[in-house]
Amino acid sequence: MARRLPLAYYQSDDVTGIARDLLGKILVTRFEGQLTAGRIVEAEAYMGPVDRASHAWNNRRTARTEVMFSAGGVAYIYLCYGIHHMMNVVTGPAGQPHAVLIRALEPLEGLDIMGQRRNLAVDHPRLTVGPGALARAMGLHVQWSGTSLTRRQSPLWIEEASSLSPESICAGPRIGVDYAGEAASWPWRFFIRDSAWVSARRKCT
DNA sequence: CACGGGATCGTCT
DNA sequence: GACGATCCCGTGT
Repeated sequence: MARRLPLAYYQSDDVTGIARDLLGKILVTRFEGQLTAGRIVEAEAYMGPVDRASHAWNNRRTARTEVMFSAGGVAYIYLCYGIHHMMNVVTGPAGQPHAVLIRALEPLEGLDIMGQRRNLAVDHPRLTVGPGALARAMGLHVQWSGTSLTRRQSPLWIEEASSLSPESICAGPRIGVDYAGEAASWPWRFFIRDSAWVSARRKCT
């Protein structure tokens, strides 16, 4: 098993840099002894205070978004459309509510478990594609919002992996944030150009 | 492949 | 009481 990303990794100010750098890293969960893992192939940065697409826009604090204001290195998981659980990585120092939404994985381990959770065949091409889909496949649920990604006993974490070449990474506008005005066009969605496991528009911009 | 609609509920107005 | 950082299935081309 590879080394876990250290706490300092998450506490950088540079949320777009982290979103880009998380590509290729391995997201792992072990809930009730069931190990599942996938390679991050698509992620979006949400820059808290200045980003109208962010739940923490203008430093808005609510019970739900409070974990976004924690120091980086914890999960922010929320329920979307009453159905889908969205997995985010909180980044930055305490008080700075930046986060990275994990949008797609390439499944690596525990595919049988993922298939059961998704009620799909193990070799389904969309087993872990899309934020709601991957959260379900990995067993992620709002009950785990606020959980550390770095504590030794944590059931979810991210493992180190070699960096990708800049040419293999694409950037473009984020998905589903049309309500966010000017922020909707900011190119803060990052994905691996050649991955078959990317969720939406594949064109590089 | 593109589009449209239904599912479903916590959160904030 | 309205509305999502979505998904899946159906229809039509």
